[in-house]
Amino acid sequence: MKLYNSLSRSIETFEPINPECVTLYTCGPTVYNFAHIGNLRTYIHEDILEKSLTALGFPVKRVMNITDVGHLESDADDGEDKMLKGALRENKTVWQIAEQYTEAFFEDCKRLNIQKPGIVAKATDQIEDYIAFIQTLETKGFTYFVNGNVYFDISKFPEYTKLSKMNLDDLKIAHREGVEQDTFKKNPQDFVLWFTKSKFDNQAMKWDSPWGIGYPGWHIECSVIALKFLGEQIDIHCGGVDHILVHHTNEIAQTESYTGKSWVNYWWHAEFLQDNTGKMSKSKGEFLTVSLLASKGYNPLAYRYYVLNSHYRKQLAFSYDNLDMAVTAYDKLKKRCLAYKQSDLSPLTEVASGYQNKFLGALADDLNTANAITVLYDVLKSTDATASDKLQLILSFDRVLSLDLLKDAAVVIDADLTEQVEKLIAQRTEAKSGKDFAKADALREAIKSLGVTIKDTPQGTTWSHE
RNA sequence: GGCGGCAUAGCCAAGUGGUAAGGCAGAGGUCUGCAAAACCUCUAUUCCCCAGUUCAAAUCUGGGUGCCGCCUCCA
Repeated sequence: MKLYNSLSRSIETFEPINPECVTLYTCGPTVYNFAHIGNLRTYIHEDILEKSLTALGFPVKRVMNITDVGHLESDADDGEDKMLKGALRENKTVWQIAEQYTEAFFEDCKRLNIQKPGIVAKATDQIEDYIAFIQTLETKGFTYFVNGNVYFDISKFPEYTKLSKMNLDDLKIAHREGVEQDTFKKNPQDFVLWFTKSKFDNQAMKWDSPWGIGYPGWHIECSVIALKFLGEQIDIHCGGVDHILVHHTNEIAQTESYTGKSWVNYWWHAEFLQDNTGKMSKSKGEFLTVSLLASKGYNPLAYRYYVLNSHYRKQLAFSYDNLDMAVTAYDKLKKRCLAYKQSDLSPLTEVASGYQNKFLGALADDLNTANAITVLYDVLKSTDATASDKLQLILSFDRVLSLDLLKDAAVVIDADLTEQVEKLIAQRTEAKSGKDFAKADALREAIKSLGVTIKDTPQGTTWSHE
């Protein structure tokens, strides 16, 4: 298995700490709104990572956090707490908002066939652990307290830039519009571990702590949850590319200061989905959710197919034209797979294991899903693989791809429609035998308007509902 | 200003030293009253531009150009 490691900026052979149990930490969503399909792109690829590891013989223990505690800033808001903002918008409590959107997130995942991580941990369930963690850092001398907040002092951690490889002097401070510089910090990159004094007095979630009533800083949750469930050293940590410079950099600083050990062996980062305005976000352009796509008649799995046709480390452009192409390709692919559904099973031939190895090889090559899909096309086109081989290979490939390649569309057709269609087909057949083709064509149009496609075969006319 | 990424056919997209995968769209064919579906065949002398290294470059090096992302909590 080869994986790109952001830490070394190169592709490395994956060597787990314990091959019997690969530890995988994946940054989860902030649950103040629906996830858009750009967010979900990362989760689709993380799902592929987990399933590929499993397919390659590395059992995985995976943890994901749910950020359900106050986060300042957003794509384009003006510095309000995101959770609170969501709550005010919908006239609910922050707790209700968190619960509602956590549920929505996993519902979206389900529709995209993204497997739920073995361990899902809510940020607000670990408050005691954060406090203990910060106290240890405090004892070890990595923190300072000023103006009501506990800060991490990055000058105490010399390897601070080892992931981002940035020169701190060159960073622009408060570069983004609406961000103010915190003048209490010793170093511009110091970050808060515990807030008791926020610039927002209406922060809704608060807990008691040795430093006063307040709430945890953001980076703390991933460090603590990873430590708690996966131990002091882990194999892979995933997230979006945007997290390299700040979030993951800070996680490393606090975690390694806490344990005194090197923490993550492989840093894995997914690139962004772009729309015509640039990076997809919740605040500009169309807010594209799985539900929105579904309401327009798009199968969520066609989007998954679209995503898997490109590489996780490359930006991907979204457009409806591209999605339409993916839909056509996906439907055709699925139809070709379904043709083998009823095949009798017999032991795999040697040819089949060749395809199997090629498929796994593509995934082992830094998750080259586009090439993995190409192997599937090769299988379907193959003249030397048997129908039994093909069926088994499709089943096997789909355990990783998760495109429901052999699942029939569950179309509910009511009896009235059936009767109506059968009647029209009978009339058309009669018209055809009477060589009244004009009438036959008119009848076909009528049938089409019911959302039904017909097909003339030597055995008669068959039909299917869209 | 700093850092990182990307540029391959009409479109999407693999390929990172050995002579351009795959998909969508398009063309032709088999089949068909016509369609649809299915299957078969075809569709980039060339990989943003210019130099260089090499027997050999889309792939390596240097220099341009263009696009995108990040720089205090967005996947």
